[in-house]
Amino acid sequence: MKQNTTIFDLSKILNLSTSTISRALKDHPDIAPETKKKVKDLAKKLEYEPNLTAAGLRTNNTKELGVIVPSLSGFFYDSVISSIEGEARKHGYSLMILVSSDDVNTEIDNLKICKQRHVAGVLACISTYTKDILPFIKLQELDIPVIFFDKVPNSDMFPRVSFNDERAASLAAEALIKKKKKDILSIFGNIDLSITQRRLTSYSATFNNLFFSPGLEKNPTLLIEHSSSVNETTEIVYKYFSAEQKPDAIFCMTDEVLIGTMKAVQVLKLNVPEEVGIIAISNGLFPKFYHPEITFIETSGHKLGQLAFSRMLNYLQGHKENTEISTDPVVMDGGSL
Amino acid sequence: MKQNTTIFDLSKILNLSTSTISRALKDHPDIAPETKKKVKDLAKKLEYEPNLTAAGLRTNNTKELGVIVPSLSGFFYDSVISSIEGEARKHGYSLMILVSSDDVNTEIDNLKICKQRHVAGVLACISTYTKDILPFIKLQELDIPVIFFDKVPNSDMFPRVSFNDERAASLAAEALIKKKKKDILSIFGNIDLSITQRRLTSYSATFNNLFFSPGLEKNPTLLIEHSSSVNETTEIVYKYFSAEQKPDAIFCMTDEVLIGTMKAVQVLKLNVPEEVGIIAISNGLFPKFYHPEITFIETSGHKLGQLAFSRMLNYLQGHKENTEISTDPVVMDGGSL
DNA sequence: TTGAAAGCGCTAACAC
DNA sequence: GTGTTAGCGCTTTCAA
Repeated sequence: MKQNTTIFDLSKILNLSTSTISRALKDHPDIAPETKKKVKDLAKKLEYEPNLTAAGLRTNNTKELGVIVPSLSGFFYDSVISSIEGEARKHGYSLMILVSSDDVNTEIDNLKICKQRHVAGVLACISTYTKDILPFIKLQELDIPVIFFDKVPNSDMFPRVSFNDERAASLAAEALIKKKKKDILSIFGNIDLSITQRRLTSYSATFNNLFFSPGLEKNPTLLIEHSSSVNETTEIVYKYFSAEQKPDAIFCMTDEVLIGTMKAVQVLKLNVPEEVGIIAISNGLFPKFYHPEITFIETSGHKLGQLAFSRMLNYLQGHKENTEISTDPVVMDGGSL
Repeated sequence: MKQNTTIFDLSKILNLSTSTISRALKDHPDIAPETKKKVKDLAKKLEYEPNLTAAGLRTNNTKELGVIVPSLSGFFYDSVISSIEGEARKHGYSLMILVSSDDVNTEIDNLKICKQRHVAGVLACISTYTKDILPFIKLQELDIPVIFFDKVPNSDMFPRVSFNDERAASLAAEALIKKKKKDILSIFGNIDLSITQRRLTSYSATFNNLFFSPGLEKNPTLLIEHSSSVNETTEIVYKYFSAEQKPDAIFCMTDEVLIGTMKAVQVLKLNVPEEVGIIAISNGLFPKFYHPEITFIETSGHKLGQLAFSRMLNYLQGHKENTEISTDPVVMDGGSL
């Protein structure tokens, strides 16, 4: 086995001290230009690469970020991570990915791993069941900053980056009203999740506020349902479309709901948007897989990731601001409404 | 800022040497049971966690694996990584994720990062354009084992884990023949990719071999097409179904092709499987999103990840075998053929 | 402009 | 069964 070249190897060959080598490689102003050149040339020749483990131990800066997500599969976190990775790379940070499987204990284990590895910071999306954020606070106390993204706890001790769920739901409601939809099957996710509650509240409120608009002849009827799986959603749609009075639009709170809805739409051979209008809140991947493409309110994982990393960078540079910032969603017209 | 507890802190409090502490925490047989208990209790009380950076430097075992993928988004690598992460976690390894963006230079950068961080091993899926594997060989020479998965180079210097593409394509062909399909629109991916060539060759060969089977009255006609995007696929399907003689089955070489196909199927309002049978090679997520669910040949990212990690573990334990192992695909019946 | 020396936290060979 | 000591590769203070 070939040995890794170290700073010590370079120092011996050039008859210089290790400190000079170290400084030369880092373009320290004290070092003579010729020395720098000599050192760098040899380093390149011997394919020297710094040992970041050693540097990390010495400087207590591992240049590594822990990223904790409830899951990887599922067309959302992959896009967030992808975006964080790209930004992190530009700034010399690497990403350690830790999956919590939406489990509180695994989440705590993951924080332990972050502590053991002395990561420079943690970007975390909490599990559905996380109530106690003390483990995160403890990490913060050890000078490991934590930035929350997507699912964030209700605490002003951390920077948080999330979607403006209220605005997303409200935009969907406005779009439905504008299209004069009258019987709107509105399928939300699990009612126990705070995201569902926020979206539902805002969605309903928007309809209520616009009920009395002079332009509307008849008030829309909202048929509110909740679904926790693709197949459950399909069944719900079947039920409403076997009734006398069929809905003229369907609102899908998530991608999962959208998929279940479209499965039913295909079986029932409904014409979109003529017979039924469809609108969803989505990361944007799935809406492109149907024809016509689905009109959706974009909650972009890519943007969220960028924002999360930029806040991390600010924090690491001493600019600590424990606020929650929400990205504003945009309506993407696909022709399905 | 609170300080991290170290082995030194524990040693001072208990009036023991750091080596005793270290050994006690590791359940070294030399240490007296009472001592162990004392040490462990205090460690727990002070929330001691070992500094893996320091340990890694000392032992030259970082317990961290580099995972290099061409991309994260796209319903495949997420499942592989998810599976590797789960296995790695069980064995005390963490994952550093490096995205190559299917770019050769970024891939080389990623290998450099792996070297700098002294990862214990690298699991890599090469980019579409990777021809030169010298950078991987150099890493291997530094005693950092490399395991290739999915897209693997043609070299017997490394352990490789891949899908049995020939078998997958052959299984699809057999299924089509068994259903007595006569005009089969067969949509493959980019012909420049070796995966396409392997699948196409095997697919065609299977038909040729079975052409002369006594049970077949009429030889099937294969309409071979290539597509590089969802929309291109949709156009191809439109074209064939606007002709006089319409295909009675469609074979989709990838998930992307399947999505494009199903978009067209929806617009044309084709009855599946009555008017047209569908079969795909897929990771298994998308087939579930249609009704009827799509019959597919499963090339499971989950299985691939498990196998890749287990080979890494073997390698790290000294069991070095530079063979290519292919996972055998399975037919998953969805009712679409 | 360069060098000497200490030390980050841990492990392990060797000594007792 | 426990302690002493050296050292992994790097950075950084202090001295020259």
